[in-house]
Amino acid sequence: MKLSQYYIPTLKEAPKDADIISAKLMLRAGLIRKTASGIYEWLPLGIRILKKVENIIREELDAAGCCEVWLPIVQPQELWEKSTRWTYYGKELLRFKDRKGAGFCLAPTAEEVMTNLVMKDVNSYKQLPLCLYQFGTKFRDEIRPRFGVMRAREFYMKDAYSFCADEKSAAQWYQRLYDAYMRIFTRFGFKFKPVEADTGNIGGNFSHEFMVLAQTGENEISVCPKCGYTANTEKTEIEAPAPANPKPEDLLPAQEVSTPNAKTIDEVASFLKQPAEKFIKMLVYKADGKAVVVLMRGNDELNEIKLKKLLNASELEKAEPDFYEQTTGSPLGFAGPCGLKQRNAEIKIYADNHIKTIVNGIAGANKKDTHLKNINPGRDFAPDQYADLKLASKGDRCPRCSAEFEFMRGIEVGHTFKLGTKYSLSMGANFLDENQQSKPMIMGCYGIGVSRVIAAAIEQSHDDNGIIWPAPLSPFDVELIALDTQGEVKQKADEIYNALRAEGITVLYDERDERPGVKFKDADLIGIPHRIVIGKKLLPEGKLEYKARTAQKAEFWPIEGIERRIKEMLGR
RNA sequence: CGGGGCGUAGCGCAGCUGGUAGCGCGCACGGUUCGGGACCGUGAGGUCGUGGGUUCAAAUCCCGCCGCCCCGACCA
Repeated sequence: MKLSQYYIPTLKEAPKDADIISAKLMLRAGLIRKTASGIYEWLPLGIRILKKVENIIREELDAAGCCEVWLPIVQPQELWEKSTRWTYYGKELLRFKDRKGAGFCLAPTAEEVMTNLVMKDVNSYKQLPLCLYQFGTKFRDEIRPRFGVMRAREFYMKDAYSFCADEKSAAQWYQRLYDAYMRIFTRFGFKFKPVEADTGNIGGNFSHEFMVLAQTGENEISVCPKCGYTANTEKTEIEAPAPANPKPEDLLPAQEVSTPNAKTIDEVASFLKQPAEKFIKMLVYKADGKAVVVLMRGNDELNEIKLKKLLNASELEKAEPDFYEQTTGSPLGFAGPCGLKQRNAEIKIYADNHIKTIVNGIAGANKKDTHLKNINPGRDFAPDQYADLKLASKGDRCPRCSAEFEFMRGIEVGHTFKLGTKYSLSMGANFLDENQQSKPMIMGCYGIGVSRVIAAAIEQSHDDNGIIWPAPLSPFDVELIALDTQGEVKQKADEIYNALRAEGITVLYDERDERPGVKFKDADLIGIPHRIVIGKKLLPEGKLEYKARTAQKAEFWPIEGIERRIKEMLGR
């Protein structure tokens, strides 16, 4: 491709709303432009990379036995009501009406439509298993889009769905897609880790996220260095700590202390000069409309996902001040577990396992400006249930082998789910087995954020001058720069351009009437891994300059046979 | 949705103690240059986000709205 005829508007400066390095570089290198918050235009160079990513995914999925389809992005309300997600998906689902007043949404994912498609044509176990996938635009009306295409509202995704007749086959297909994902992300040249994850809005009972390791990742990952258990920190299980087990004579009598205007743990802790881990923090939640009280150690954070799971609640939200005061009978900031059951017999109290480590702790006294000290679990209050409710953090240990967790950050580029029969039951996707029994199909679903893959690749591979594409994702194999726009240099460069292309090598040929510096800067910014320069310094010797994007210095290569040498280097 | 910040040329920004707009980059033309974002000259390009108010006069002061960004809440 001749650069003078191509559309790659590069920028010297990134727009100020670009918030992370990949977004800045994608804008500057002319891959994308921003249309609106979380919505982007993709330019020719961006599309080329998108296609590279798409093709690698397609090759691996086809090899794994999946079939490509193409589903609508505008989806009828009716189908979403069948699966009940019209009610439960929330505000991220962009809904609208057509001219006749019929309800539709923009697809944030496609379980409903895909299940509906398959159930129309599949009636027999003989037609299963089946795994269909598509590439397509998804829309999720995110509260706060950010990080360029990383968390966009409109994005490009590959989504695959497996349909099986029994658990064994479903597990095999899950593994098959998992393996395909491992190959795909390896081919992208990523440093990544599959981690156990929460199933969120999609549902189901088991899932893995594929995380590209990067400082700027939105997700925290917990890794057990000993047994290899790896999970998204928001779902990481942790070992219960040893309970304190104090002698009876160590337990001091409970005592009220005045703590004027000190509401938060930090305020009370510094007022009483006591460490935060001696405090019993009381949180009030509304689980499907019912009040629930959670006790956490003062310095620990509640993992709401764990709570939601423990309660088997479909909706969980933190109580508003009014509801909090009504439930606890205490002013905001001074509620504590002591006597709570006497005041509100209905209320269920859940406590994190770490509460058991507290001896002579401090809790709210349910009176304004007052706390209680020397509070002990068992003696002064009794939770209905102890459980693992803490968000994993430094110092926590692996539940499998007791080793201390390590933490790192990652970008979620893929997610696999074992859905079970969640959608087949609600939508009625049944088949007849060999015993004439009607059974629900067992499903799995598997996503890869194609546009996010590109941002992740850049986060993982760039330098001060620009992007450094992993070869498999590079928009072109080679960048060729002619330093003159006419004469021998230009003529030779044209010849090399044609020779390379004749060998099936894709070339971005910079023959613009620009100064050398401009071409070099743009080449570094765009980040094609191999660069060839033809100039009048080396031409008389029959040589050209070769430089790998990652190399410090250039090499001088003979022009003769350059196309074969490049081809060899590319491993073709 | 809560807290904070910002909307002035394609991009980055100045002007904001009121007097109808400027800088750098980019763009066009001419010339000199030509191996790491050249230089000189000449130009084109702006209803100063938007609606209202105050005033002889508003980019500038006041109010509403919209948009964008950050922190939080939320989230595949």
